[in-house]
Amino acid sequence: MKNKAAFIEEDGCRIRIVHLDRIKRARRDAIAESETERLALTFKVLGDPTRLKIVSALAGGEMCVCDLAAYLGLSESAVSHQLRRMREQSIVRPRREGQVLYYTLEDRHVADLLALGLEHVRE
Amino acid sequence: MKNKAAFIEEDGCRIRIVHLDRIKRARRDAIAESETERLALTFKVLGDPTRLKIVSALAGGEMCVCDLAAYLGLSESAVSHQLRRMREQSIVRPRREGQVLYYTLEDRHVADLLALGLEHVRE
DNA sequence: TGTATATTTGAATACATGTTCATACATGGA
DNA sequence: TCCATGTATGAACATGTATTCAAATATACA
Repeated sequence: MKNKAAFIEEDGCRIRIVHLDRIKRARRDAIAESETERLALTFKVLGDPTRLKIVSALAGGEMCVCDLAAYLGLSESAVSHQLRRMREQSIVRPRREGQVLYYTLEDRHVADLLALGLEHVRE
Repeated sequence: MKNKAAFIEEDGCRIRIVHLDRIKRARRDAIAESETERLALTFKVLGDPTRLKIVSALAGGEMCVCDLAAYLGLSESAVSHQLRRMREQSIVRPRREGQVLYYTLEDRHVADLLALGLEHVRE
């Protein structure tokens, strides 16, 4: 069977299709748009060396903002901005003790993602 | 034991430290810089809804560029640009058959990362 | 209260990224 | 060899992101 291009009409536009069955399957198995968006935000937050270092550091136990700033060699403000983004995507969670905020990884998935990603890049 | 700030000298700069032990541990367990960079690039590539849709679609089997373009409702050029970035991070791999390039996921880690990420956002 | 410390926030800047358009490359068939 | 098709690439523009600085909270302690 040759790969001959077929065509379908959609939204009033003519679209070239090679494998209609595969497109239908992809549509059937598609992840919900809202989940895709949140998933992308999650990966985007992990897609930065500084934030990965934070995740890796917190995988060893909770640390406060100024610990992280000293470890990373960044200003506390810069670290705080990164932590906010990570909080927004439920990557980290703060715990207050007096004036100090200790951060930990939000759940085990985060450390798992780091480990799995490392396996990938080490191949 | 109180959280009293200590100080260390580093690179000629005075840095405030709260938990020196935690910083030392983080340094000891740190991931190599080059691996951190590559890991960040991997997550960055996954941190886009369009590319996640491509990963999700390819998890169901190989598809050609024009299949993906039709499925996503994007130009083949746009899809090709995304596929190049995904190739560069070993997320997908092309297989040529005549004029047609079929793309598949590079390895099982990619689908695993997608599944694990989904678990995270669904909590 | 008032002051010091730890952290957050907002605004501004420089830099990175996504999409589009036009063009180039590669393959297959006439 | 010429043309058509499928895909890739480069440049340009618009948008998004990271960092810095200055200022604002929030807590502890005198």
